[in-house]
Amino acid sequence: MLWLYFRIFFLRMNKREFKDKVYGELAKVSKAMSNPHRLEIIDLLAQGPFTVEDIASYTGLSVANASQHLQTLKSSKLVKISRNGNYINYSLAGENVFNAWTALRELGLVYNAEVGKTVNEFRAGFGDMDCIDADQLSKLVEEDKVILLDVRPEEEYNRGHVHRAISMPIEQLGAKLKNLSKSKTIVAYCRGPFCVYADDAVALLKKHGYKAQRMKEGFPDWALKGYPVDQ
Amino acid sequence: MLWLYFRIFFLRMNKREFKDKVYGELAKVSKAMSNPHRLEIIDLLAQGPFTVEDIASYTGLSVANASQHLQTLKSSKLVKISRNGNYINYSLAGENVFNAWTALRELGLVYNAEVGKTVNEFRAGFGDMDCIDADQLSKLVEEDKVILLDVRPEEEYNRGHVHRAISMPIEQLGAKLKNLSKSKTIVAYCRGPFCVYADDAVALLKKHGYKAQRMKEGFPDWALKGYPVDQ
DNA sequence: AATCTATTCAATAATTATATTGAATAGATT
DNA sequence: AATCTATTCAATATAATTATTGAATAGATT
Repeated sequence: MLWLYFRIFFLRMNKREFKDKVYGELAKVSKAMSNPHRLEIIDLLAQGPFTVEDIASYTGLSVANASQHLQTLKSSKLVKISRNGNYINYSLAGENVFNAWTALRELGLVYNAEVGKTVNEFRAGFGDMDCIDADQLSKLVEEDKVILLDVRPEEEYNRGHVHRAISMPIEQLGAKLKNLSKSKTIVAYCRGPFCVYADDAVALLKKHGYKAQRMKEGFPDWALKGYPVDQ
Repeated sequence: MLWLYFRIFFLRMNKREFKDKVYGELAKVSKAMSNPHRLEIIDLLAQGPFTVEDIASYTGLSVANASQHLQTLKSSKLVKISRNGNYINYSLAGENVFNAWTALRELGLVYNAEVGKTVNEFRAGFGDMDCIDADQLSKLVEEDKVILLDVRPEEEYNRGHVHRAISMPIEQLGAKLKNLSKSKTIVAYCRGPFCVYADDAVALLKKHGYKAQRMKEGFPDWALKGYPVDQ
């Protein structure tokens, strides 16, 4: 025991100790992300701050369980909190968290056959679901060739949205449908590639005779790529 | 049980099932990375293929244990194998693996105080260790203002190295030192920010009166950034 | 065909992660 | 000051991860 303190205080760190420490700390960060529910929470928080209650309800977790997962994320510095009245708002600790999540997501989509297969199967359940990626869409937006719908809750739209997009929360789309012109293709986007709001929107639009597509990615991906954002 | 099969085969996947599956698969990928030894292995394999034996010896693991970790990485499609005589060579499954590792590394370095602190403390043990990052270095290389030393094993240099760099494996540096001019600053680089070859090189060079720095990142980071590469 | 050897497997014990439950807490609101 | 409530904590049982050991295997080499 004394010897340990001696090493720590008086000897310089040796190479193996250094590597064990560094890779060990990074593994802790990775471990904090290595849970389905926590990944879903990170993906949600990419939209902005949410309360524990909202997070629990969106992810289908009990409040206590959501809270515990949030504690795990917080102690790894992946999320931060701010209080608002009785509520505590959780949000991502910074841009690097979303970057790491995106890198993991792409890794899964490219090398893990299950992920791609699951997404395709799910989309197939909606009939022929046309997707357009952010890069292609950015050109169409520039040329004003599409109507863009942000089908996330209005609060998220207000925090920032794709240039020229209209706020059309999915639960209002049915009622407001008649105001939409059929002259242009409609592109809906939402929180991310695993968010189903845009799928629901496209299905509804197609049912009413519109030409509709969804953006493959979500708003945070669009913003990260540096494409024009309003608000 | 029968009901389960019914759901799987005849009903389309519901939203919760879809999300559970997607985030679950991605969490598996993340879990495969969430171990200190496996992160070190990924970091090593970013240089190219290595045998189980070499990986075990470099990381200080038993062969059986290294093999098990490699199986974990392989079954998550993070690494692939190719046979060479009696040996099996492991290498990264593709560029996205390195991207994800880099994103995690940056995440740790920025938000986890322990990681940065450990690196700084370790470097401090070498005296005043000057670091230069790839972006700054790229300009100096372009203007031919530095002597660049690749202090990794020669085999790795041969697979690809920074434009204009000289191969100078760390264990040969002492003997070949006298051939190096003192007219320019010497910059050493190695496998990555947690590799100590470049630190050893800089320490040795400074001891002999050279002006020396290490590149903060490693060769794979240089290449990923699109800076000039030879071979 | 027999041998050799790098790698993998299987079994084990010890450690760590997880969801659930119900109680505790902190800090607004009244 | 008392009450209220969103959030956290603590305890628990179950499940998953890990390093070690020694045996098994696959596929080169002889």
